[in-house]
Amino acid sequence: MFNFAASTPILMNEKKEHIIDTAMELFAEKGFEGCSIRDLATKAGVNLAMVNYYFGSKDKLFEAIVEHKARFMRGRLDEIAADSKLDSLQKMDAVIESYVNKIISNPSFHKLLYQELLVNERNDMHDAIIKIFVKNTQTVRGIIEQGIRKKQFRKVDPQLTMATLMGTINQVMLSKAMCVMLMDGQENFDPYTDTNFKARLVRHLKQVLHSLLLNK
Amino acid sequence: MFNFAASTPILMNEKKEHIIDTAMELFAEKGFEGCSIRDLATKAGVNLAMVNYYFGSKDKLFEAIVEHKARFMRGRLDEIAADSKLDSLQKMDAVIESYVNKIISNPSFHKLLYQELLVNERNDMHDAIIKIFVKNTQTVRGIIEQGIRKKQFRKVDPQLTMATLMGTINQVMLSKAMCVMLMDGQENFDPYTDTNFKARLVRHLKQVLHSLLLNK
DNA sequence: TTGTTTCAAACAAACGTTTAATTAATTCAA
DNA sequence: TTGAATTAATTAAACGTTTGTTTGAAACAA
Repeated sequence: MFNFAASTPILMNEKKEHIIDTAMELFAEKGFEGCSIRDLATKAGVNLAMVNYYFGSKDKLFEAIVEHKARFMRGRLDEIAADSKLDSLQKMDAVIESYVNKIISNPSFHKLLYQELLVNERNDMHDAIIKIFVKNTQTVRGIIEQGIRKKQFRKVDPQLTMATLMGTINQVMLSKAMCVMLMDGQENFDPYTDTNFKARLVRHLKQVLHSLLLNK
Repeated sequence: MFNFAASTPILMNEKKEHIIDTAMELFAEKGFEGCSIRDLATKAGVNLAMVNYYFGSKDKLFEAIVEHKARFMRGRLDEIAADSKLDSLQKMDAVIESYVNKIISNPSFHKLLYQELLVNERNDMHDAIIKIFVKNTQTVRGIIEQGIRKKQFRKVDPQLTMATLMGTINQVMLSKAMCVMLMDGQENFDPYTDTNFKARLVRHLKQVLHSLLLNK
């Protein structure tokens, strides 16, 4: 079982990274099984054999994507939880902004993770991804329980509160087409780049969590 | 483009239904592209050629699943919205219970819909599924806006409030393994049948939406 | 030289689908 | 009710593609 949370840095040439980036977007859009190595090679403008030459197999390419991209997404939540200058509510606000930023700036990677969570092939990968989510949930749970102990927060369900936070973001970010239709369906509206949308999402999440958490 | 919301009743023999049921569970677990017709035929105990004999193709089998299962999931939200005996908050509570029941009692079908939402092959199906979600969102949006007009509810973001409702449920229901780990990770805990878990989810959602919606 | 990268070609396996033959079920005049 | 005629259901085998992967030679770099 591999563990990309503790992976060591890997030197990666431009071509390898280009394949990883192209593969991530293609897998996110069409699904892992729905995209062939030939599709990928064509789209990336490299020879078919290069994928196996660099990564060994299609499965290992998937692992390489997650390993490579996950290193940009670590640590932030722990910093927030450990910051003694912030009270519990400020920490939760920071968590909200951190999450929204992370997901909005890496929509493809995020879709990829959720595809893997939804389907249950490749058990190692499935478990590894679950571990990330569980770890983040426990961090946020710690923040919420601290707030409850200090009587700043009401007694809520910490795990389901985290589910509400992540779930709300996912609901609008996992399908761009649905997001556009939900959000008044204006033409050429791109939720991933529209700054108004991002602000709207953060505002809503803060409203939800403030009203849920705060003692009147 | 097909439209299963207005489909006419179709007689279906036992064997056809058995294939549909088996396929739904297999597709939900392994993904549509991740499950071959041979896998399906073996699991369902029928000859390989029967799938194409009954449904024409693998794609049409997928459509048949959605057509067949969607007819059990219609109408309830509209009934709630139109019920003049309920005030806005009571309607929202009814929506919560209806949603939780629906998803908990059809987890495979629900996973299938979200897989299709996440990946973007088979455009007709993608659009058709989005239409279901959009329609439901508009119904709930109507309830929320009615509550706001009657000053029972605060001014909230109706679409994102719906995203919070659906997203929270999805977050715990889309991956059983993650749900188990989030929810204290007790052995042999099955979120789909555990009545305590269902009650816990409904309680949390009511707490979230009451505190968000109600004017102090 | 030596080792690395690139490529067209080929590989076997798996895929969705079709075929053609066989069996089961239904129809219907006698 | 019977029994031939017709339709429906079932099967093993094969079809042509596409799949992930490997090969071996060529091009490039050190």
